[in-house]
Amino acid sequence: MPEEIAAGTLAAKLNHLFGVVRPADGDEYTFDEVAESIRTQGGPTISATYLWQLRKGLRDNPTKRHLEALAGFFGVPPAYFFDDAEAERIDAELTLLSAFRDAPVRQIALRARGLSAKSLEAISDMVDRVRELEGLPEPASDAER
Amino acid sequence: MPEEIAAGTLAAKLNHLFGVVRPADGDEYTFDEVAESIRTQGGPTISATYLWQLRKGLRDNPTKRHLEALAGFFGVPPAYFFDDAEAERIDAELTLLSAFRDAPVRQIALRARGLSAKSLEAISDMVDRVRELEGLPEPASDAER
DNA sequence: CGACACGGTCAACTGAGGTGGACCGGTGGC
DNA sequence: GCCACCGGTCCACCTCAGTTGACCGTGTCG
Repeated sequence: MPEEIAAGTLAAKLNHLFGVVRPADGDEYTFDEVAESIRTQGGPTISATYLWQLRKGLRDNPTKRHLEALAGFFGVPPAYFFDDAEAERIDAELTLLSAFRDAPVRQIALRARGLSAKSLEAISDMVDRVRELEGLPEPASDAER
Repeated sequence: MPEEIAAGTLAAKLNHLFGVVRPADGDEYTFDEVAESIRTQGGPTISATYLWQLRKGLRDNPTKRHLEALAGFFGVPPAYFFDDAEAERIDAELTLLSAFRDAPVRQIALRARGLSAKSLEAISDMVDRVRELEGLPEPASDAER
């Protein structure tokens, strides 16, 4: 049993890509082929050895341009190589925000920004009171972090 | 007129982020603050000087870890620095995001959701009044470049 | 069986990515 | 005025991302 490659690492992802995207004749791309192909397609130079290092996990932390090239070659978005948990967390946050598209709510949020803690508290209380008055349930808790 | 920063470059994006996501007191983050914040939040070390170089465009092509750290700090997915389409989508929501970053503000927004138009209007007015009282300027209008 | 080709592995080197620290203009307090 | 501090700019240096070139196993053609 040779080296373990921890799941979620860049090495694991690259490894998976090599296994999944293959040339017509069914066998995995060779490091030289990938390097060559990337260079001829206008990408930056990348050595076969380096590809090997990345796949084995001996090197993680490539530069932006190399990530772009790799993503381009395998046909995945560059985001593929980044941490899944964090990426998903942020995505969730962003979609949550789009739920607040609602112009009036946005208006309030934007303008509340920068107010003193005391004022914010007061406004928050007020919002809660109105909520009660209008018979709305407790909102989904902010549950975060 | 100093250096031009071509649109779509990493420098331009970083520059934009600095302008849009700001601390509570309205002024842009300083390079030291960003560097410090990233380090204390478990990120890799990143020097203030380097941040400056990236923003000015003297260096593009940072490593994966540094991209992760930057994206994490500004609250955008790492893809923001790659794909332009993605970047635009995110940009639309960035001002909102930075508002919601502030926990109390987010609290208010979350709870304001679903209130009647009338109530929202009332609250909005109230926020504006408080803003005046605290001597804050008109916030950047909702639609921003 | 040699000889050659191909592709993964390794180690040493190069240079770009990244840092530390000095310089400098602005600003606020004494 | 003068000094201390803060934040952007610059430059010399160092580390590590990325390359080079050799070694080694395997297969195949004469």
